[in-house]
Amino acid sequence: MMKRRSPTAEDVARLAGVSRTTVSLVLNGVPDARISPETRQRVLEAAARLNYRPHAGARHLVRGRSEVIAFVMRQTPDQVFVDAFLPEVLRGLSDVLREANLHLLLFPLAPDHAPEETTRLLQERRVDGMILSGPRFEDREWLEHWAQETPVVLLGHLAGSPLPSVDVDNLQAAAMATCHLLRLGHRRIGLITNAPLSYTASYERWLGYRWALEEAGIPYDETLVAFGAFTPISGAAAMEQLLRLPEPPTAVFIASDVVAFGALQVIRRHGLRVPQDLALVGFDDVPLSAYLDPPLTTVHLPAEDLGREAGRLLLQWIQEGRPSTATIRLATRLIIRQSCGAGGGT
Amino acid sequence: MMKRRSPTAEDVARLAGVSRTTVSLVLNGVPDARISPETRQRVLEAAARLNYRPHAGARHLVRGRSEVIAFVMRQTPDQVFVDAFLPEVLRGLSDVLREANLHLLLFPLAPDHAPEETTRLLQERRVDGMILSGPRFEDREWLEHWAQETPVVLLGHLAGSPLPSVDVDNLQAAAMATCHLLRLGHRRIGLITNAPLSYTASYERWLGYRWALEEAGIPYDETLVAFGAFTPISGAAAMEQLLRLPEPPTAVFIASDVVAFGALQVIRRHGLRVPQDLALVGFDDVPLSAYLDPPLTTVHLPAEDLGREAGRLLLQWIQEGRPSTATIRLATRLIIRQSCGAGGGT
DNA sequence: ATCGCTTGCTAACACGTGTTAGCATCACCA
DNA sequence: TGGTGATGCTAACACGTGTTAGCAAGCGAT
Repeated sequence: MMKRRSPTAEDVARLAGVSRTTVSLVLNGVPDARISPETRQRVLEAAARLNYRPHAGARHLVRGRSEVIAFVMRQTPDQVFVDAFLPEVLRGLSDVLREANLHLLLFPLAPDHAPEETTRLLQERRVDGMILSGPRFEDREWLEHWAQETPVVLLGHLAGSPLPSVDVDNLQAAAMATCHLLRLGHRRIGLITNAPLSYTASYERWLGYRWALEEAGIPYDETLVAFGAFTPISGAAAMEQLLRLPEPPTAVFIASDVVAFGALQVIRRHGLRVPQDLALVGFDDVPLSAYLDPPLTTVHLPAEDLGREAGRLLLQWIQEGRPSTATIRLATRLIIRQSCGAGGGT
Repeated sequence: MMKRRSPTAEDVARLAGVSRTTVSLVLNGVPDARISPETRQRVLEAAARLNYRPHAGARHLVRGRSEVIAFVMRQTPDQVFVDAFLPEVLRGLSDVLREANLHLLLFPLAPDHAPEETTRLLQERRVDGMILSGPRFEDREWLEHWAQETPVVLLGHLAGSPLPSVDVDNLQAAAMATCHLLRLGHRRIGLITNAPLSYTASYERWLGYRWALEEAGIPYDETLVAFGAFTPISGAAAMEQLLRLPEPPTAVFIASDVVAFGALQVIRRHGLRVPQDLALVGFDDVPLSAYLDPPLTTVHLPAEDLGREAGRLLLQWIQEGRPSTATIRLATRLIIRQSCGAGGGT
């Protein structure tokens, strides 16, 4: 099994009886190159016969483009949640990249923050751009610094950052969910957050909840708000807290499906029925929440679209220059199932 | 905002007052290079001051290694299932790669098979190796061809392929699950497959089920076997079929949690209780199956380990040459919750 | 003083490609 | 015949790095 090296443009040139320059001109389809039809044909045939492909490294070196972009993921405490959407986001993103002939480098950040690790990608010019998923406040500094040399798009929200970003319209979504419960006649509606309010998404959903209540003329009651933190266990604790109230809510908006799973267990343990005794609306539309008992009414998070839009934004920056601070807020849909009492069954 | 080019080794050399060769020798720590301590120090300082990193493309070109490996995913009909484990697999894999200073290129194959797309990665020498997840029979040809020039590791099983591969020991796992139900006193145990038997994993789990029954001296009853196909809906249909039997099973081993979700819905609709009326054991330990009602007893699929082992195998091939047909079969654990009747509650 | 050996460094080549400047050849027109 | 332009192709440089061969200086031994 001889270890033969792969064919180069030189080999193609030799086989076609022309110079390497001609090969390059033909294969790259240089517009104002004067090549006779016969020569062009000979080159194409030779290239096809040898199964020639230009060496990615050489191309990268001379063109200054690696044709690769990075998807950088912050590891959040909230791994289960992030995980549920990663595949969808990646699917949307890679669809866009495929069309542009770009490749996708996946770069999970170590939990112990290491900004240096990320900047290495950029300094080595290994990627032409990057999407940062789940940016943190402490990222702002180096992010701004590098964005002057390399395209960066944020997936998620970073307060006050001029970088282009894609995120869900959390406020609108939370308001929509709460309104749905109001419309069903509930007046005493609880909230279980998906995370501490220091997380932007959590804060915005809280705001949406408040806004909807206010709009309906219902005073904000602090005791009806319990704080979840990513996990089902936290949801269980939060729900316990709400059920212990002298006058418990008749409906709860839980700003995360995963947190809702824990809450649902507690509700069952208390012998309560959903939605008859307690109506629920979740958030995220995690792939399996349709198969809970009862199927969970929830806000669908358009993960695939998030990936796609982030890709589009990055592509635009790479190809046409930095866009003037584009911020895309994707709308959500309310998926009505049976946990809210408006659905088809029981 | 001047677009200044990033510093090169030449710049470092100039600043340190040495030749570019010396810079290279120092920074790469060439073992038998004779460099005086003072010079070494000057070079290191200059490099640090300029924040110098070697250009990935240039390195790739001259060294013949891109320091990137590809994770190629076949898009299966079974997307929900695959998605549930992708993040874990990637986490295990990238942990291994990080230690070896390799990067991860994610390459989802378009559903309409395009072997050419994959080989392009290799022909362009864009990656030093590749992990193919979910290999199909039709991949055998080009796979064997390319494996002579580039390291390839399979994640999943490909009948009769000499390539190193990592997979779960499905037979042992299914036997373990079935044995558990036998030990609980069940004699009439049904099976709902995760896919048609033409899928290796499905076939092996079926074999494990049969083996356990045989070992217990229970004749194989064809009518107790129903075929699921990836989705909850298929699980619902399969369960309907079993419940319509004149003498339905008292326990069912469902070879996929996701399929089990649908089955569980049907069981509820029939007014049956789990595990009292019907005991269940699932397969995969999908992240959220602990939060079903009742929590699902299931076989834990060590996704993170799968990724890690595949990475190790690939690394070994890249660094020490092709291993002599290593096939790693990872063991599984039975996670006993409450759907089988052996758990703590009810 | 000359040889040989070690130490510390550098010149020069190779990697495979994209691209610019320029060289022949030929046709056409004056 | 000599000039002008287009046509078809190629030589040569650049990209930034790793690496081999080799050069100069110093030093001890013969």
